[in-house]
Amino acid sequence: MRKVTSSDVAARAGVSRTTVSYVLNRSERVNISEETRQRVLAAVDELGYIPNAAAQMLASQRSNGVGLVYPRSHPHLSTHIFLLSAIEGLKSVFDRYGMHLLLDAVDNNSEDAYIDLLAAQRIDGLILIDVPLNSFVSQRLIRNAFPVVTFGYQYPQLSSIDAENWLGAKIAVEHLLDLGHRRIACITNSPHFPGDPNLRLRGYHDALQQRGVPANPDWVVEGCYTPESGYTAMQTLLGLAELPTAVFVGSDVVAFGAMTAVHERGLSIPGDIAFVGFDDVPLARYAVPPLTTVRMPAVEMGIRAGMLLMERVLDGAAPTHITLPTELIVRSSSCAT
Amino acid sequence: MRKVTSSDVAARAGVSRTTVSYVLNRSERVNISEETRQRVLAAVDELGYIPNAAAQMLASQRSNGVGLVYPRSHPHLSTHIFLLSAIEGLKSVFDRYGMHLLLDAVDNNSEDAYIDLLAAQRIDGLILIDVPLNSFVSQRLIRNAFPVVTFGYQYPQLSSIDAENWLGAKIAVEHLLDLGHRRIACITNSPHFPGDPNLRLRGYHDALQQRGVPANPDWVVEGCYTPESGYTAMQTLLGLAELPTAVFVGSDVVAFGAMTAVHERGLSIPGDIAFVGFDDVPLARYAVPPLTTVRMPAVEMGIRAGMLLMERVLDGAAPTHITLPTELIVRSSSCAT
DNA sequence: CTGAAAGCGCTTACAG
DNA sequence: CTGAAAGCGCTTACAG
Repeated sequence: MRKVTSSDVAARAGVSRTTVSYVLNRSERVNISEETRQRVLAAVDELGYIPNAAAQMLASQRSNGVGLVYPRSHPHLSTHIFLLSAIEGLKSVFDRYGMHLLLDAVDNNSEDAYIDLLAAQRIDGLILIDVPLNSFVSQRLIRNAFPVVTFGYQYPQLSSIDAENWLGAKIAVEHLLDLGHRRIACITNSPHFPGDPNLRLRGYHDALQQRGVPANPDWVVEGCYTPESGYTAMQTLLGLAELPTAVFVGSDVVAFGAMTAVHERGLSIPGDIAFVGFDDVPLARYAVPPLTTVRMPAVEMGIRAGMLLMERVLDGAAPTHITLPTELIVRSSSCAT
Repeated sequence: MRKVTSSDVAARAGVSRTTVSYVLNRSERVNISEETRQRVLAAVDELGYIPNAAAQMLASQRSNGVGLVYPRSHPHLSTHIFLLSAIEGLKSVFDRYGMHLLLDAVDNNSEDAYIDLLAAQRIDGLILIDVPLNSFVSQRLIRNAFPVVTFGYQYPQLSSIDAENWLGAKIAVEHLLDLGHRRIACITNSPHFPGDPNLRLRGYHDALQQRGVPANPDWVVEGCYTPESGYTAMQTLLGLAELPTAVFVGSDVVAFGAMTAVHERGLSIPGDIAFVGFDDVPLARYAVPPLTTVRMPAVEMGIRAGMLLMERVLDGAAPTHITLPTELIVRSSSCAT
């Protein structure tokens, strides 16, 4: 049960290990006679030779690994659904290049353990999904010209990918305005913290402002990723003297909780209160009633992010920011059909 | 920006690289004077030394990597929610041992590409979530005594983890029987295929049989992972001359679709038709009405699977099967409260 | 308790 | 077009 090495292949093909390596790795740069090539390939096949990853990494100074970092802490369900779709896109690109994905969850307040992956040279690139970077770490990444693509946050000299959160939210709220609503509340997806751009909330405000509809601070309530938080936030809104007639919720998952609060109160959706969510999670159209929402192009974002990273790993391309369009999906939670 | 190596540490601490390696790796086996230890540790710290992973892998013949394989193909939403919870559990174990998780999605009909990870010695162990193993691959894994833990399928000489699917389903259906239902339908989570034990469906049948309630073949309809499939399956049931008064659905996600079909038909839940799902996905209690279901202990399964794998990697422990309990969560889709 | 040296299995200038 | 040889940065018997 001995492992087969490149020496075995070389012996069988009657060439040196050098030639085996050339045939396997750089068909373009070095000219190998077609006959030798075939002989080597045949030997590889017959022996079932797979190069030892560690030896390759050590000699070539490339790991063919990409670190994927995401937040561990909160029960960030929609982020997680998003995560798997993004991974699907990322993998479709990485598979073509023989890159492997290493998963690393981080706590919000952790020691950035993923940096060790980089220091150990276990990865050639980094994908950060919804994790903020402190300036110490980002400086280090920039200084080393280490390939990075971020989702959800944006940094000056690092590549990033995002969806049109601001525009998507603005269009969602304009949809409600077009339906005649003037008392429109907002439940955010996440609590506000310094440095958080919260583009969805800004889209909400800007839509109201552009249409000259006065904003009511009481009608903006914080959610925190979970349906539970949406339920609580909606109860706050339902306790107000003047009820909103529509609610824009920063994520579908939070909207599920908010809608439950409305049902329990005996009010009807969209008759008494209309709803628009954000994300288009797979269950959104099976909410009661089906939830109008803004679709995030998660798989596409993964694909583009993967390409961005590979261009940087392979060709040293410059850092680039890409923003992908979102799309309003109208269902019956905003207007009876 | 030169990488710091163990030579640098050795020089700084005034010892050999051997000693550096001993201090870092086998505190128990070799006795190093406390003073030397401290000197080495200080040098490591001051230099920010992180051992090169490739060199370590090559020299030690251990990769500290674990492959996590899951099915790519179908839009297996509840599997995916399950997947992330399982990963949470797995990582909590692997983090303690410095093991890294490599993600690999496979197509149902693919070439088992993950086997190359093993051949390249990039991983020391394998976790298979809901992917069946053909006998060629399983024989190879067994022959090499390669550490493997499977979820969802079980093989003679490989470790596996599972939940009480049969018992959970049986208890769910007994819950409906206890409520007085006799016309109980079942929508499965997945289409039947050869070799699929489908324990949830068996639990359904066995509950009926033990209570002497006749089974009606028309009342068993196949779902296929998605809410869409549940919607379609429910429409089939609603087209029958004699309607069931309760439905046991093999997964919550499928149940969401089925419940939507019932609402559209203008029937009430649980008044006209009661529902019980399976999985307890995070949105289950925000279904309308909140969905009675059977909870899968996903995180716990991940933890136990991780421990099973590590015992095998580290101590060569024998293959073991573990089954974890499920729990009925009663909400109002089965009985008005 | 500590060090010199071989070896892990590749890649890649450098010669020829 | 092909090969001999150095080197990647660790670990680990083996001596002492």
